[in-house]
Amino acid sequence: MTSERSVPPTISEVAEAAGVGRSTAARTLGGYGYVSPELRERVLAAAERLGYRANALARSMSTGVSQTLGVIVADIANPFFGGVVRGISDASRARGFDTLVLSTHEDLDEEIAATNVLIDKRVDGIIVASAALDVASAGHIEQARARDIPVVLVDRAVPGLDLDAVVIDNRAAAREAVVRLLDAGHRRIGFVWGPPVQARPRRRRELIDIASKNLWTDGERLQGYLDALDDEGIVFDADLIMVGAKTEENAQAEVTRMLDLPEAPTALFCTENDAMTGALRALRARGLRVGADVSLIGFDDSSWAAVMEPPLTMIEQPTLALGARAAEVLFAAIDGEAGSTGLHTLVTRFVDRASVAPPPR
Amino acid sequence: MTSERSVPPTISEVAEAAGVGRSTAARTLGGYGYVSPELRERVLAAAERLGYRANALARSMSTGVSQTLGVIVADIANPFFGGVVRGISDASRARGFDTLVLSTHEDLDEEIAATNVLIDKRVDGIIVASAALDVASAGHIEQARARDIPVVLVDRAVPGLDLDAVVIDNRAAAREAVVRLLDAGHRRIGFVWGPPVQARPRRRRELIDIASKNLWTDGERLQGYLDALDDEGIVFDADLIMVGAKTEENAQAEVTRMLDLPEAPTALFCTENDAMTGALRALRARGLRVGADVSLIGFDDSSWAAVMEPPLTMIEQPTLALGARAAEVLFAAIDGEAGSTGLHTLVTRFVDRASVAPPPR
DNA sequence: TCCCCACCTGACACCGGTACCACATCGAAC
DNA sequence: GTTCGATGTGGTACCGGTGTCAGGTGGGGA
Repeated sequence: MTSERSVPPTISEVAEAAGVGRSTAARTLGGYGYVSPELRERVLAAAERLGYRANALARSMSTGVSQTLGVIVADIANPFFGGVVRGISDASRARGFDTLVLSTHEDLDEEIAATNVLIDKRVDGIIVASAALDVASAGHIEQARARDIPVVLVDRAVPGLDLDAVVIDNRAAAREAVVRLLDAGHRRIGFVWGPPVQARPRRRRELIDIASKNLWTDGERLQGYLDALDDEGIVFDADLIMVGAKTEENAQAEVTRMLDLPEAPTALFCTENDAMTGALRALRARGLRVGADVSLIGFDDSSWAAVMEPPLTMIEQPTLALGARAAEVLFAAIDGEAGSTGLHTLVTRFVDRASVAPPPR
Repeated sequence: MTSERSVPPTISEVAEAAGVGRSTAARTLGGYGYVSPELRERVLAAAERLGYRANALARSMSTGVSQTLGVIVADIANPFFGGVVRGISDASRARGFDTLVLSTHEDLDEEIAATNVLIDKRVDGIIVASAALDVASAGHIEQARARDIPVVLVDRAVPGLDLDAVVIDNRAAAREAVVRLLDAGHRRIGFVWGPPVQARPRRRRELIDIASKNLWTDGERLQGYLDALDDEGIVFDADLIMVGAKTEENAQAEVTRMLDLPEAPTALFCTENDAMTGALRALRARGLRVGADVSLIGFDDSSWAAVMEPPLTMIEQPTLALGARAAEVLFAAIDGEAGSTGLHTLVTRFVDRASVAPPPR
């Protein structure tokens, strides 16, 4: 039986209804301190009758702890981040924590604003997939640290920032994918999706420089691509690197451009889902068959990839685990377990399907 | 220049640093009441120097307003809900509100717990895609209402609950899809995904009864399927309705079962993405060609559907708009604009691609 | 010259919890 | 019979804001 009043009852009202002191009611309802069974019973009954629920805001005010984690991602509608957020959310729920999720559209200013919101709401810790490319642009993160709010990075590390980061080994995963293509006999492999630069980098140093100055995951994947090429002593060809906006449309345009090259690529490595679908559109438009004419490997497995014709060979990221692990690391920090900060690397799974074949002769 | 202290400065400290009274500092920083330009300047400077940021918790305590919206969805990792949440989140950010997102795994008990969390955190409003099937199981929602917290439903209405609900017209969309299949000449159309019952309903009444007692969207889509059949005077065949768990595996199993029927379906209507991928797996295993041998229409368009071979004909749901609209309706309620509650129906888009063809003769 | 009022400023109560501590009660021990 | 300690209860300060209101100050009008 609960009250129908619209303004929720407070501890004082419960105490009065039970005929005990405010502290006694507080101890009973708050589950701390001692209360005799008899009074406890009375308080509980009164609370039940009034429909009492503790005001979490007031509790946070006085304890200085909000039992809330803040999460900042680029785009919550992106299934990758959806999985990460779910992993975080499930793990923190298990600890009695809630999550405040903010989506920044991959915009640094929005990320800074989001960080301030989380600081203002006094979250106990922050998990962020940051759009910051280097320490210089990560001032907001250090701001949070300066206020003693533990922060862990997820998906993307920020070079130079001494923080825990839960990531996958993008470089190794990319390298493995490209090695598979090389092993199948491919020598002209396109890299689809990458640093959004307009000018095509002609020299290798230039490219590596760009990679290191861009979004961590993109840079690492490009590095992995170069690593694999190096293994085979293949010289990188700037024409096989996608440039420009990271959109499905541009991926299609860039792949089309590559296919029209005198020496067109016989395989494509797509570093994101939209890159893959863009590439597939380009292939279809040119009447090329996946696998037979052009081999494909992509990042971020999905159930769709398995039902394509042919099924696509993909690198699967452990999105849920990424989030869960980030939460664990954050909780360790919140608990004051001062482990050494650094990279926590989770393994990816190479899902071998049927979109890789030897190049057509 | 900001302070490096770990415990954030309070208004009192700013006031002291500026050599003014607490109230004066509060008025300046809180942006209310009058302060002379001179003192305002001093306060602002002191705040800047100390790195002052208002404690949103304390503010909420005293104003009774948290500037936070609560959102409850079944699974934040599901791209559909990801889109909805993003729509909500963007719309509320524009109003200066933050969103507390809770994911319930489609479990009513978790949903009740989530509602309590939101009540405890004193959110100003709640948007929920409820797993509740009827008013009887929506006690937690009425609980929130009793506490004067506005609630709006999204994606799923709850029959009998007098609340604003922002939805699409599932019944009409499903009907349109099935009509398209009928128009193409199909007479045996499978319904993939639906009420998770074990016993196959033999009689029409029985089926409708089940539909009305199940998840709103599922029931409506089934109704739309029956509507279309009725139009053509086709009698429903229980064998063409999927039963059992709503998983990709079961969808595959059920479609396989249908394909093995003496009179196998020549078309399938899939009401969710996993239903579609399950169906595609079944078709592939039987060596049947999409479009040519079996026509397909699915719910929830994605970029993958467009690059399948052949491209899949799909019903696109306006996920972002669904969320944005839900937020708008909620804000209207928060602002006290007592419009009449009811259904807010958004239009779906029928994306005609190439997975529908006349049945093989 | 005096008074009144408009204009500013700061004291303080309040939001609803937590937690420290004083105090009352009662039985046991010396 | 007094003292001591254990036990149980309630008073109260505090968290960091908001907002009301009393009171001080200075200028203008009578």
